[in-house]
Amino acid sequence: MFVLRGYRMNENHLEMIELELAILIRRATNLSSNKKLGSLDRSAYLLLRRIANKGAAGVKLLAEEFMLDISTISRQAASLEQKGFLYRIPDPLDGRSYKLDITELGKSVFKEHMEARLKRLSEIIEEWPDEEREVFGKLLKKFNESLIL
Amino acid sequence: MFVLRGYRMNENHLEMIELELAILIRRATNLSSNKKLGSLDRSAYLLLRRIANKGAAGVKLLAEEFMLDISTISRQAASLEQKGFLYRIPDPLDGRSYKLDITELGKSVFKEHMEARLKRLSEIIEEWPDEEREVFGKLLKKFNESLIL
DNA sequence: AGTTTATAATTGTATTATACAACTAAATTA
DNA sequence: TAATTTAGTTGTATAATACAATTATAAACT
Repeated sequence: MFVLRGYRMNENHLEMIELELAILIRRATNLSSNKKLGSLDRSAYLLLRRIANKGAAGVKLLAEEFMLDISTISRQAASLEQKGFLYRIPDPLDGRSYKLDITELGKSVFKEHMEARLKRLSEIIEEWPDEEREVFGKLLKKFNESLIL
Repeated sequence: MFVLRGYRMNENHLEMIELELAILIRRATNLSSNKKLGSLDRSAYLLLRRIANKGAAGVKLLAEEFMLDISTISRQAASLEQKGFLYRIPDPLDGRSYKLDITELGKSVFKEHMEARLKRLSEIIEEWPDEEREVFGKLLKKFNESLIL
């Protein structure tokens, strides 16, 4: 048992989670950052998804949300803009500022990419009972929400 | 619904898993690869753990297990050797070959690092009911095992 | 109003993890 | 014994990132 803050936590489960997270993350970084399904690398995909789902945003906000440096987002956005997947909307009240929104081309490339990802994922978990998929999704979400702190 | 190979899969759960995995992976790569708790970066930690848990191994085997290029492991190992965390055991039957094993110093650094990781993780999930932790660990494991294919 | 300070974004530079290719030395095979 | 294969290293290139310097604009303060 691993005693912490008065809680007794089953050390096996703790270590299991730690190990499996590490494995997952190693694999995922080595797969998805290199093997770009289609034309999108992981950062590009995440950026497009953010904008497709939650609407136009400036690089500063995006950098905060992604916990990346502004310069990093600036370059990623420039690359996606250059490819015609994003376009700039100047801020009429602030000449320094603009928002990035997704183009129709961006939407279609994003959609295709997402479908490929979902298909791959659904193949991985297709044998799982539906309840397990549901619980897995919810626990991942809960874990991520706890991580925010 | 997302129909695939004759299965009807609840699209919400599929998309939830996809989204939460992406978030988790983005955060994890940006946190753990940079913020090295103590003196170990993520690759070094994983390498030490592999050897601490499963014993000495050569770079070729390690590269296969980690799905990395041999040259990458060779450099990571050289760095850990230089720091005194790993040492070489020459293969008496093959002059080209050797195995990497962990030193006492390596063990102690690894142990300290792992404890810090476990502590951080246990803080994240300390409020979770024990059953959820158990299920989360098992589903992560199952997911990783499915990924092997 | 004019000067200073703060802000949004870009660009320059360095670092790091990685892959691939070229290479070295040793073992195996023909 | 020569040719080939294998284990590992080293050279080189790439990509994602952070940090620092810079530019242009806006806001705040005399």
